[in-house]
Amino acid sequence: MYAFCNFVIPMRKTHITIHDIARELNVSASTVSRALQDHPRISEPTREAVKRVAAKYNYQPNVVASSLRKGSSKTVGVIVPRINRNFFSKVIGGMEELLAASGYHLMICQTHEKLGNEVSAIQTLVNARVDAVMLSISMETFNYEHIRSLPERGIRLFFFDRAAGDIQTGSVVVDDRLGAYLSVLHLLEQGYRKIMHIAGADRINIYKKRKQGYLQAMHEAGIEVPSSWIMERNQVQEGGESAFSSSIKIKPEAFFCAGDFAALGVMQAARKAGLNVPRDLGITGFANEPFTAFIEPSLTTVDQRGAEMGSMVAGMFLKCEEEDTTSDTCEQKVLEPELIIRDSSVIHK
Amino acid sequence: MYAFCNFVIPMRKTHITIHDIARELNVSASTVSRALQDHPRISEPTREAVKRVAAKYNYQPNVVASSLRKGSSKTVGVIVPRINRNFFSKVIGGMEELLAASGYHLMICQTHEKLGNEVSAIQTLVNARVDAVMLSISMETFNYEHIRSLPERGIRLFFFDRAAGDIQTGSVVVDDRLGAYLSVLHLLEQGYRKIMHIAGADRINIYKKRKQGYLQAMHEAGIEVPSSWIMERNQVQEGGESAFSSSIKIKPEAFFCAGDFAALGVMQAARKAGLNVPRDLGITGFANEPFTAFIEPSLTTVDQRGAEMGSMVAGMFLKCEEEDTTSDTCEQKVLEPELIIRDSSVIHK
DNA sequence: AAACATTGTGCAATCGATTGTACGCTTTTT
DNA sequence: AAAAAGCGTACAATCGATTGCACAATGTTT
Repeated sequence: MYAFCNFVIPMRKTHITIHDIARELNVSASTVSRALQDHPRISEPTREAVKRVAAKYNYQPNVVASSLRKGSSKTVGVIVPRINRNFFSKVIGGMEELLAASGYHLMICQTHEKLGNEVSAIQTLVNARVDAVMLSISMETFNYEHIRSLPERGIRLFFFDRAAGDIQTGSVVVDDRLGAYLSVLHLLEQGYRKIMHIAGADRINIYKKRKQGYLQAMHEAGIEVPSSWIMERNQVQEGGESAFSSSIKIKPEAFFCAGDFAALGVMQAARKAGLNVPRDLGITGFANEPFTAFIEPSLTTVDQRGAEMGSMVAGMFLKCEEEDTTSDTCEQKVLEPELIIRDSSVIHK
Repeated sequence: MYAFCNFVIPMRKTHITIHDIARELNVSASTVSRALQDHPRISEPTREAVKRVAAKYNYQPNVVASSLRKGSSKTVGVIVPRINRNFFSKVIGGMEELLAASGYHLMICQTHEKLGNEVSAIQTLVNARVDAVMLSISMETFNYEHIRSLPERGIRLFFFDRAAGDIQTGSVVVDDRLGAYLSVLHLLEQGYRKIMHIAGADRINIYKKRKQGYLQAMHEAGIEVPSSWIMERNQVQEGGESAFSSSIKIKPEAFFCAGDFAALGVMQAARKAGLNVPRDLGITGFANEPFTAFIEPSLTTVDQRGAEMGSMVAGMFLKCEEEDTTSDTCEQKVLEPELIIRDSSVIHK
């Protein structure tokens, strides 16, 4: 057994612990622990000696042990539909910036819009004893039992962008209705009247809100919207293409799309059909995906201010930590989206 | 103090532990632990009783405690320059798929190409006692001390896409030289001769390889490449624009760009200058960012097979875990990139 | 000078799960 | 029938850091 150990030790070199430091200085481990935390009852010489030895061996505290004892892991779980959506990676960036500065790290999970993945991600994060979960619910999520289990277990919960309506907790969302309203208002100002809407699934709150904004703007402009002007499609390229082709006989003047990818689909289908965008057809999207700036013509869209959203959610959490309050006392904030006007909707005279 | 506790207890409801289960069944905690792990020495009735009670209370093992005892956290750290680059999010997706199936979770850190962030990310992951670190080094990383500390502490290390050349460990990279070679070969086949290269910083390995591939293809075609044909630029839009404008008097026939964003810059500048792409100027990029398929004309580029890369790295790690070997015994795999031919480089006759 | 306050440190319990060893009981072997 | 083997469970130590309490040594008050 000893001989075997000789092979194992060099490969799994053990980390330095406070006990190693304590032994070297002939003090107790508790003194080392306190010295490293600048506890006032530790004398200046001892504190310095401890820190010197710790630095010498590049001591790294074992956060696993510390988490276990303190019941806090200094880790925050983030659950997003997918990280490669520009908006979500912006949000994560915003969170990371604030949280890293306060010594927290992020554990990021993707649901790919599947409820099953969301449930298991929450389980994972509970097991890891994260201090909080930042969640943007998946499109399949209509049952909230798994989400409710978080506050029940003392884990703070915050929603961003997509909230589960009836759970009372801190959240930051963007005013989707307003974003849609501004976008459609802009199309109206450009002279487009027969504006159709490629909507997302109505059971998804954000899409419902976008539709409401569309209807409000049209209503205020005194335009009656027949139900055929609203087409529910998956917010992907094919959705836009299919919507365009089934709308041809209505001869729409513009499209307000609930997502950038659908808008892209419309644009490509329209150009293939020989239409000039924006002259023959105005198009606006939603989300400000990076490609919207690069395509020809560039796409008017709505920015959801992901980075700010991320840092606001992180800020809420840090405030809770500081004041030792639960997340259900936090506010529900609503950010104003920003309309980015580009070429796909502006008629040059 | 007691009164205060009354307020605190309902908010921080304690998690169920094996001791709670043990008490309810009048067995010891070790029996519960073994029963849950299907240890053969636990009798069938006991095992079932334990599992029933565990399910009743929705018991979730505390992985923090388990990690501390077992010295393994079932967590893998991933360090990437930025998660919103399509390639990296694909890699992460590929890793996640395999690792989640084996019960591992991911801790994702971004360096934003800064060495300082890389150092602190590694520190974070060491503290969290991750079982392995998957690393794609930042552009600023030329000192590898912080990276070497990982295997020294018994943490497995794997590189993907960008490896630190002199560290012996498992890695999966794409053959950048070959990708560049194929891309330039394709331009040559299309009849372009005066092909310029917008290179990345030469001290970055991937960019150096891409330049080598370019030179090899040109050389084999018998074309002498004056140094003015190679322009080193940041691989962003502005880099491409600036390269284009300073190349005008050379009258290039095509550009092979080391990145998609630089290619985009070239394309936009060229069109602004009244050139037709691909007729007057062929353009190819590198990375297969999603926007490359949407722009007009669509951009020929090289796909780095991120998802496969991610799952290969994850597979290497799982194999190490299974066989209990260190990561320095693993192979250095090289993936063949795929040339995606689109409109920006194909001259229709 | 006795009583008290302050300072610096160590002891030991704790967080929750894991695991080597021991022990009592039953079954099998000789 | 005695010895050996197998089974099922409990005990206690362990992972590393934290923290309430105890206690000795020193300083301050009356």
